[in-house]
Amino acid sequence: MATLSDVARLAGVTTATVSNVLRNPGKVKPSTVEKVEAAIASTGYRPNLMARALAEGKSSMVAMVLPDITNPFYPEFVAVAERVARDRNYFLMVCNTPDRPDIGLAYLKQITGTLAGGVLVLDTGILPGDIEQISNRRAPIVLASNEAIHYDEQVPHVVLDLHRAGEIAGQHLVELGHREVGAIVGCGLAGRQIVRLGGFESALQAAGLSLAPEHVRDTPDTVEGGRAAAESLLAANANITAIFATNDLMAYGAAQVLAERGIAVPQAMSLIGITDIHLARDMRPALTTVALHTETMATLAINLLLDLIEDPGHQPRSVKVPEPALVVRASTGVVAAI
Amino acid sequence: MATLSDVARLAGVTTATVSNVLRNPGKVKPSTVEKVEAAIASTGYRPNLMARALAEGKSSMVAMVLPDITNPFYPEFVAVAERVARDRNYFLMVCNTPDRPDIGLAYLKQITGTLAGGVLVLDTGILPGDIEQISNRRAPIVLASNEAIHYDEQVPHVVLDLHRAGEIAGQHLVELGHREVGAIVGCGLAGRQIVRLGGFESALQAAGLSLAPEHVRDTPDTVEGGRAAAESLLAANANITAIFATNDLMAYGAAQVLAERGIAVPQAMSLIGITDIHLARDMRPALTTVALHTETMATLAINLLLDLIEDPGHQPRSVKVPEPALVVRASTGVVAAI
DNA sequence: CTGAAAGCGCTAACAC
DNA sequence: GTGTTAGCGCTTTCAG
Repeated sequence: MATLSDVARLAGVTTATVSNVLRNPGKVKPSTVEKVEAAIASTGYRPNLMARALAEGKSSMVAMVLPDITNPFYPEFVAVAERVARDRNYFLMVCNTPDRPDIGLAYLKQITGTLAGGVLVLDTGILPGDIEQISNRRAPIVLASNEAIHYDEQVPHVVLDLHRAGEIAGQHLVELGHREVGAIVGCGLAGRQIVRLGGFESALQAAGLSLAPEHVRDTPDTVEGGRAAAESLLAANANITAIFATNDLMAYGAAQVLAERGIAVPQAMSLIGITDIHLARDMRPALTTVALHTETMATLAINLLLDLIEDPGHQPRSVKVPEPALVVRASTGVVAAI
Repeated sequence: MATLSDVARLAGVTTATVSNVLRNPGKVKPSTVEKVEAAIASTGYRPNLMARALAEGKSSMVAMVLPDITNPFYPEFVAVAERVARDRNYFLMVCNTPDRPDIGLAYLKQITGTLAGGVLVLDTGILPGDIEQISNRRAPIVLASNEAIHYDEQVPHVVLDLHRAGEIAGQHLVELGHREVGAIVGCGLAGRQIVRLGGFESALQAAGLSLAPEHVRDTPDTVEGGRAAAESLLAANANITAIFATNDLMAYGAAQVLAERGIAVPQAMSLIGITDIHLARDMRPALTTVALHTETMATLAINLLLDLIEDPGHQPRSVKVPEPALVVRASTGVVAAI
């Protein structure tokens, strides 16, 4: 592949000049610009981004590490993050860390500041302690959506009120008159989605209700997990009138079980999730859920990361996602008259 | 961040020695290995992968460009490609090229050989002509799943018999006794999924049937697209007994329309897709489909790319995915007696 | 306005 | 075994 000096030689100038026409046009006389551009065209020259990054001391690439790209939440996040990053002239590389936090950590150690100028870490079960050790001024790490972890203000992160999300779901069911409800709690790499459940329970308690332990199921954060949990819930509790899942994917699995058993949604059973992935809108009956504002979150997160890259002293070091919002669709209804 | 020479200074050796303990252990005396390792540990040194790539003349990163990460086929592909790449000590960066082939091409031009040692291109509507111009010996490009394009043997690619996939779907419906069927044809970046449709039609023809133009709908390759097409099909053709969609995502959309209208699947209407994404297995009724062997395809594709990177002369330059296979689930059945 | 020269962090001969 | 040296391809002062 043609290099800068190939181009320079062909144009009869030095590499410094070629570099200038590429990066500081205007500093070079139009006539030589022409010559250089001709040389570039004829050689098919493309700058070596690694060499540039080395010389400049900064990379045009940012990375994102996430636990499971087949969980639709992440692709939706990635799609917008990529667009925002591209608008700001960065490449986005996404790293999937199937199941194991140690892989995520290994990735992080290898690429932070060496391949990527910054990294956005989602839900990978990596602890702030490890993060701080790896991060450094010019290669920041931003954490997002990692609910089980308590951040201090040092580590840059995106604040998302997952407790409130659970609470909103709970309030909605309470308002519809539900008294006996089941809960499906996801357990992924990020740990048990306990904060969401906590919010949900607090809404019930505020209404003088409570969530019995036998109405709760822990399960993997997948469609299959949701299905298994719903089956177990149904088998053990004949009297529940609503099911809350800590995310939409599991709610989707639960919906299938209900459909298979001929349990009408929402007439005989209400169903509510959290997140508002595309699938929630697409499924039938469409899923009532609590929107986490994925697009906004992704935009804020990636912008924070890029701000931090471009200005290590950037303040504030954390950013807040708007409060979760109830999206009422077809899967919830008033509890049937007894 | 600590550099090689920081470590060397601290250990009282030169950078060459440090480099050796990192890459050619055994060439260095155990006692100095210890000193160096102590220095590495105390500085928290991590090699700069860009500098290494520059010096070695090759990158440990490969890229994958794809048109729509929110289409679940791609995440499923990515997940396995990433794992295989990691096993071979490469990082995988994925680039999403939302809708526009020009973005895909721009990505490709920028990263091929400069950030990524090789690129896997899926369905992005980029033409082999452009590819050849960009590719070069040390940074190969592998094309996969780009059905509308005719490859010559020069450009490395993955061969997938999409015509056969359509044919298998058609044969299945024919065998079940369907005579009047509708077809939903996806139109994404890769162009109209015409090859699949062609296979489907040839199966009908072999049975003495034909697919009337008014039974065919072109639509975007999404859930929403599938839904719109199904509605249109149903509105215009009261007598069809089966619907074929050129991929599962659209079949999923069609299934929702059928459910909403109370059209029983498969009793009143059979439904078949192509690909076998997870959703096909997860939806209810579970979708009969023609498996494209995504995992195998991804494995073959990424391995071909890495082989080509490690040996530019590697033969063969293309690789064949096993024939598509019918997966019978719950969405197809014998045509109802009249 | 353009050239010369140093250096980003690392690897890889090749000496010693 | 370990050090010396020369680059990888680019950017960036600083002279001219």
